[in-house]
Amino acid sequence: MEQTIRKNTVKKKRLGAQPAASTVTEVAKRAGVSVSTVSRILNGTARVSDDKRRSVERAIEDLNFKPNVLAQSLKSGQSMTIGVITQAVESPFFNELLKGIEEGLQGSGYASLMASGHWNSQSEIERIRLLIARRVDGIILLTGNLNNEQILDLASQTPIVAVGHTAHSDNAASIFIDSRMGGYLATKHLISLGHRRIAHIQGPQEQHDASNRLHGYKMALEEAGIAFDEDLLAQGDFIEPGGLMAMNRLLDKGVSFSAVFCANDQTAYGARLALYRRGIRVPEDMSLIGFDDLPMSSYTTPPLTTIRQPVYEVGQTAAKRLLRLIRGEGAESVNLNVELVIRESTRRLG
Amino acid sequence: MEQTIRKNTVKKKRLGAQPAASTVTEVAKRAGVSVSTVSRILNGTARVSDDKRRSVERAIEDLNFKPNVLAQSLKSGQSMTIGVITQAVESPFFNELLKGIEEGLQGSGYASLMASGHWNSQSEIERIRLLIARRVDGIILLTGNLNNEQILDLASQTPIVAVGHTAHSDNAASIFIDSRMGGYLATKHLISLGHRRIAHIQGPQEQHDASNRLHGYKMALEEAGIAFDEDLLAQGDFIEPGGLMAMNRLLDKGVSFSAVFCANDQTAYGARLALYRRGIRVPEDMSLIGFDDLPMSSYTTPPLTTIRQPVYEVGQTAAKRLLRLIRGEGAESVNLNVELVIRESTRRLG
DNA sequence: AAACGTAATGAAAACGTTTTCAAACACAGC
DNA sequence: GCTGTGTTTGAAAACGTTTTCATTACGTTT
Repeated sequence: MEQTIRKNTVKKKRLGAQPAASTVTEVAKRAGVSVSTVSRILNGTARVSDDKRRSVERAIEDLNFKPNVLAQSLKSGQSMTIGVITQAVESPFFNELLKGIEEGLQGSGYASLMASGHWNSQSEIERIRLLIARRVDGIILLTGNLNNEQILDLASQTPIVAVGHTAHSDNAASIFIDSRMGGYLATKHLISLGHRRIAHIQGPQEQHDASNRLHGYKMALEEAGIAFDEDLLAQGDFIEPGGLMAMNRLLDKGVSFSAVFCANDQTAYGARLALYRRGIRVPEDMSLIGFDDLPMSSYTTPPLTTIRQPVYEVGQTAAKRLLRLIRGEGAESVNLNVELVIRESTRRLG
Repeated sequence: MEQTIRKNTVKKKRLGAQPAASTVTEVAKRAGVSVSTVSRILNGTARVSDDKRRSVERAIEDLNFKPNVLAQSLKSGQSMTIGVITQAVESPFFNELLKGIEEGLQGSGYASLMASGHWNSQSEIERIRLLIARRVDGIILLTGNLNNEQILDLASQTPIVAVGHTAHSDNAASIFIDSRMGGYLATKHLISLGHRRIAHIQGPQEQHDASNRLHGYKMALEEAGIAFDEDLLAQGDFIEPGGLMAMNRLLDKGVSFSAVFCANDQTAYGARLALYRRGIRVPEDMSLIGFDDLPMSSYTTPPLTTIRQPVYEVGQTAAKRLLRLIRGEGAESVNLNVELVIRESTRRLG
């Protein structure tokens, strides 16, 4: 894999190349004023005579002085940094959230420190502790396996906005998305198209979102008077390979069904491939519906019918609320609705 | 969209909930020793008698003391943070890189600050300056539109590892991927399958990767004695919508062709949809090849033949090299090779 | 001319660490 | 009992800011 290698000369003194960063003291000296005066000019925190201002400004220019944020943070107790706990950096779902957060933080002066929890509550807590140790001013928690008690406990140390949770206190706000309703809507859509034998590929059982979607699926069946059939349930893992294998298992079982509700879009992509491999056409022979409305779902063949979560907006909202929490303005928790988007992977039976 | 809202009581004193973080001074006081002793125990930097050690450890336990990283950073001049400049958080390509970086940073004690350049050299420089102002210990630059001179200039202020560039100095290393070779391999593959009329949907012209891939395409054509035909070139934008529209334009032109080399996988996804819409089958009627080998490309219908870049490994390598650069150990620049992965979207003509 | 208010400025303390330096102490050897 | 050696320890300085407090200078009022 390696083609060409150019080797650097090893440097002994690592700071050799960098021009030593200048300090407020040097600026003061060069301008012939006290450090207090420099600071006042920097922050506009008091008036200072025009001639001093000018000479200080020149000194700043000359030395290319930039205040040391670390020192400012130490003094002020604010790091101007927030922590973000994601579960899987490589997942399109989380990235859409991150994009929203970035946008929500725009122009606030805050930067974000990223860490992955990998769907593991132990590792989540560990990462959060790490972020707190770094003195982040607040944390955005993107789903995960923590329970409300744990979240509120952590929130006693730093403000938290938790996406996909319902924890709520003075120092914690949540943004909850109604997965159960989503599962219900997805299944109901299939039923309304005349399907009666509807399979479900579920997500990891320990995740709330997964069990809520399953619950919604059952609700819709029950409402339509269709008995829940254990044989039509297959276990997925929220990513493509699981969807592929689950669909294969379903097909191999020999039970008949005409539609599948997949716990998320990535699962549906996997299931789609399994069908393609067997020459089962979508939507002619089998209807397929996902959950999330990832950007890619508009571009699958055929484009995927799915349940849309306002992912981007959620990220944005989370960031905004965290800023409010940090400013001590309190924040509301909010439940967001989910919406059916009909594309071309579902079709009337018959 | 908003369903339920619970409002927080507005807090006046924002720190109300947090137990005031304890300091090394308090620990010292409680343990009846000096702060120096506490520090020594914390860092194992000198021996201290067993009884003092025990009482200090108890005090730390009692007060739940965690050293303030900000203060440590100020003292040491190391923020234990690196900056990462990505171009688009929401892109699967960049996320694969980020995943690699996260993995490469594992256990190093470094955390990463994220910022997006949005393919805009001005905004890239601005973000980098911001990161430098925050005293990051180094920066990983993921592609982008900066030229080598600009990169080397920035590298005089902080160590930089630049992915997709060739800048190299004592304080900068690059990881370069041979896009031209990739374009060549992709086109050659199509030629070897008997295709002669091969279209290309190119990426944004100002990006090196895009023009290199185009260059490789032309090289392969020339080698095979096929004249380059301007009519078979269409402009894309590295994302799906551009691929869709470009393919439509190509088709509408009425020129005939049997294969398309797309500048990246996302472009291929878009092109695929355009073909689907017109009932043109892949690969029976049209061969399609992409570039990147995104995770999704194994799951499209049909799975996409593409040029694989070792994206994840690149991220990992970038992180590792940056750590070396930071430690002043120097670092090598490296060119990585690219590889053809044949799936089911290309087929022998005839 | 004395008294006073106001505006501009600087010295010093503070944020929470780490590290240098010197002092205190213990113990052995003479 | 004195010197020397080595180990533990604490005081204080330093990192680069911001902010409090006191001082100076100046113009105004009586």
